[in-house]
Amino acid sequence: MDGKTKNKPAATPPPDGARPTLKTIAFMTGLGITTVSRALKDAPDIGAETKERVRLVAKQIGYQPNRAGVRLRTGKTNVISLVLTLEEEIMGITSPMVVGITEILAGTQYHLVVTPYSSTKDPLGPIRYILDTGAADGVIISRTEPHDPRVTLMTERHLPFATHGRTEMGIVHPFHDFDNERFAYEAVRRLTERGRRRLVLLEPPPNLTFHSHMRTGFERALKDFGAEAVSFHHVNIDHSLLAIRDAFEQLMRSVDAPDGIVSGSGSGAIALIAGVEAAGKKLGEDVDMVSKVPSDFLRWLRPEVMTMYEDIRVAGRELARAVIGRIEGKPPETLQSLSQPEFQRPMSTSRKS
Amino acid sequence: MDGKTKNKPAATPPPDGARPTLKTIAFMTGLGITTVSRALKDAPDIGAETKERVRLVAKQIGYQPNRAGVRLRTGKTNVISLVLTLEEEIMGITSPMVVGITEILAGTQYHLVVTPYSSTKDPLGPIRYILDTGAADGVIISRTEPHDPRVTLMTERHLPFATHGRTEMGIVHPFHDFDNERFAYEAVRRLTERGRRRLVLLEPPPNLTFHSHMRTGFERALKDFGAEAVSFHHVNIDHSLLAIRDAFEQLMRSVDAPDGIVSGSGSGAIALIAGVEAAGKKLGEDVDMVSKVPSDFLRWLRPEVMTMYEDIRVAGRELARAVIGRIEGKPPETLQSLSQPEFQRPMSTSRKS
DNA sequence: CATTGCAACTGTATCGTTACAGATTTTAAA
DNA sequence: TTTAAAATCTGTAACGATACAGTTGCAATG
Repeated sequence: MDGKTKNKPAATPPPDGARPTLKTIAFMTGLGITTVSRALKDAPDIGAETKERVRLVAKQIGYQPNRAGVRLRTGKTNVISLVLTLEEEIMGITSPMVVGITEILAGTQYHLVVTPYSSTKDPLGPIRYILDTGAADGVIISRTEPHDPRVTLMTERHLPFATHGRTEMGIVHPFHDFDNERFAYEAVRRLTERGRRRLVLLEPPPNLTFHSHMRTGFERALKDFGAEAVSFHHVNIDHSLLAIRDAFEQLMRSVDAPDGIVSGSGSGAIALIAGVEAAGKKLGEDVDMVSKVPSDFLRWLRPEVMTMYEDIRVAGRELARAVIGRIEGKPPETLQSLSQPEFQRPMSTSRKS
Repeated sequence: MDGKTKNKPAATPPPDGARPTLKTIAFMTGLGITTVSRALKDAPDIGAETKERVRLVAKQIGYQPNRAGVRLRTGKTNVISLVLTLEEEIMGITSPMVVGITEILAGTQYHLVVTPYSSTKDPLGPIRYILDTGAADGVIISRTEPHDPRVTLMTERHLPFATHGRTEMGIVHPFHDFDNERFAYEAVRRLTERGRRRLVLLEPPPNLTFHSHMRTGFERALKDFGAEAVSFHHVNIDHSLLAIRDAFEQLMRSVDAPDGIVSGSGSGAIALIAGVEAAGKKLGEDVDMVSKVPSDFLRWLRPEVMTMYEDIRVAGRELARAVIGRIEGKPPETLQSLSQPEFQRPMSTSRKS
């Protein structure tokens, strides 16, 4: 019993250059591991001074809880999963979305994990995986459908989530959406203001919720502003640019040729422009166009197109805030947001000298 | 001693609807937990038939190892971290990169975590975080510099990584790069073939490695093909499109106006085009242009620009393969790849009816 | 003085996995 | 038959954190 008295079996000296753990702090403060844990959580049964001391030491040595330990014990992963189609829009909606999300997560303990799936196969796949393995505390999905089985499943299983786009199932859940109805409505307004009367809409694929939003806005505006629709349903913004161009060229060559275009996507707009030109018509003269865009490109390269900017980065931020809010137990109806389209001023040509 | 004989204290009946663990399999097979663990790892001290049996059961009940358990015990995270600047190129290089990486990771146990940082601040920040917390098994970085402190640090600390772009420090490490020297060289060739002689280069920022690659190729080609450089160093592809346009408009108005342009980035090209037009000149007549592009847009909207496609998605795949290779201990010199630029055929105008 | 109540702190068990050091059985060698 | 050597299998401890059920000391109560 020389030096081997062990009053406190709890705390062994810290290994050395290793990463600090609760044990390290316990050793340094002379407290028990449990006490340290509770102190850092600001538990009510720990003395104020003790808490202060623990916090100080923790900060000094740069303690950061081991994620694996927490996750194993509590099931909390501190992970938000962004579920994406591998085939997501060419004109990367993904980039700014990821940036927006990480901007918000940077201030939290959450990490962003990107979980892809092949949309042609099973959209429920990644959701099931997350549910089965407890891979994330919250999920963000896009390409939302009116009756989206992913939403049903996550709701049933109480997995917090937020959707980019709305649903129509009577389930109240967090979402962020762009007001596509308003976009289409305002787009038609602009076109009719320019005297255009025969309008065409390049719409989203019919399975996505915002398809009907956009159509509704379009049709309401046609009525309100006295214009007529030119049918163009056989292609949508999910089709290849080539398919869109060819279809549109054909339309522009026909007797039914429209004089105004509303494009539901920036990349679609590019194909439409090519179609117009392939048919020998001229944008801004024979036909005007309004497009929703996720970036500035069209504005730079085709200033004659009227654009409305959809800020995907903001969407990413809103969605991140929404999932986290849901994880923290906030009621879903307080975690819904709709962003309003804003017309961009046409690119000004330089005016120097 | 009625029914309470406990020969095998190891395996308790599985909880119920809970996720299967090694314990579940142990119970079902009547084996010890250790045996099951080793059987699934194909350890040499487990009987062939036993292994088969365990594997069968595991598959049947859909066993998937608990990541937190593995991580806590072994330190293996099964995470690849993609370290990105929040300010990453507007024309999202990020999207296709993420897609490419996930394509490869989908066939593995690895998850992709996106770790952002503010490039204006500390680029080492995220690397330190990963090292300190053991947040990932491997890292992918971009915006590589000739003397990149991140590469030094990760090499010293034996953290597997791959870089998008090369370094010049004598450290052999995995990388994927686009052959920017060749790009610039071939670009100049095309321009001189069209009789252009006064060429300008919109270059990458000088701190990035591919800046010198591109310059080298540019200058070598000038000599080989007998053309001359028009100086344009005060802006680069990291500057805002507005800054580039204004600077270039000024150049185009001056007596030094070039007749050929090599653009190191697709978005830069857009600003250059605007500059040309703002100066009242015409692309394809007064001046020709070759640009590196990450997508089809320019080709669609400005077919008069000659483009070379840099496939970022492929880069993502290569980088993912490279980090994993490194994690598996493959020698770094076998994990380096360079992709060659290929001229794209100009967009064909439709030819129907 | 015994009892109770409260504040402050702590040990044990556990999450799922694997490293390690046995234990048991079978086979082969002597 | 005895013993050594394989071949298989297994329990314990540990990774770091937290839930839970205490323990301790002290002041207030009766």
